[in-house]
Amino acid sequence: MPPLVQLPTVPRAFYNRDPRIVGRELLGKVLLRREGRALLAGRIVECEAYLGPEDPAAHAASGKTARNAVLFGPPGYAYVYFIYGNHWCLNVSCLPDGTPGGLLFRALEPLAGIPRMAANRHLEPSQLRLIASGPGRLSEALAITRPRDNAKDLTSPKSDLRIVDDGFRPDAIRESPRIGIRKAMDLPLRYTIANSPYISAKRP
DNA sequence: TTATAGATTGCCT
DNA sequence: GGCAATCTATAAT
Repeated sequence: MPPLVQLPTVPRAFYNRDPRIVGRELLGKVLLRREGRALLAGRIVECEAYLGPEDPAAHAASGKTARNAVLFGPPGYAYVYFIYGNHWCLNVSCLPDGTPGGLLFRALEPLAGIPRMAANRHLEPSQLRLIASGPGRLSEALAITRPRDNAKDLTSPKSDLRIVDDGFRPDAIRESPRIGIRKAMDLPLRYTIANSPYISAKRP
């Protein structure tokens, strides 16, 4: 297996599709972060699709604003927002320019840079499943913020935040209702790798 | 201009 | 299981 940094970056065309397709196929891919000379990485084990006007739970549902503009732009870009006065959440835009949609990254299986990620989370490196099992935790582990990362191109091999494919394919994928929303709670748009111990704790 | 809900987390009982 | 923390976007006055 070549080093993580030499793996192929997932191309823009991958994201130029319905988030419900992209979400399923994103499971197992590797999110890479360069922090100075350090390399941080984790395998995507949980994500959620957010659609357009037909999805009342989506930020894009109420129209384009300065905050959510990335969701309306071309596919493959980072949409980062702040929630509950405490946490940053990372999404990737999907569908062509002008059509809103995206995926929320909810949990990673830590792969590389574990001591650094644990330090970012004020944890011991042994507390593996607390490092990135939740959207706020994931962002804190990778030091993701809106000022630093919003609108960043996740498909550029030179980007300090990107997604690569190491060939791993999950044995089984689970679809379930999305977490933490008050609207459209019945839609099964949450995707997890079945039996992964690294998904966020609420509900299997 | 003020109010409130929110794609969460961690600490309390 | 309950709830405070703490900021922002948007809705309501």
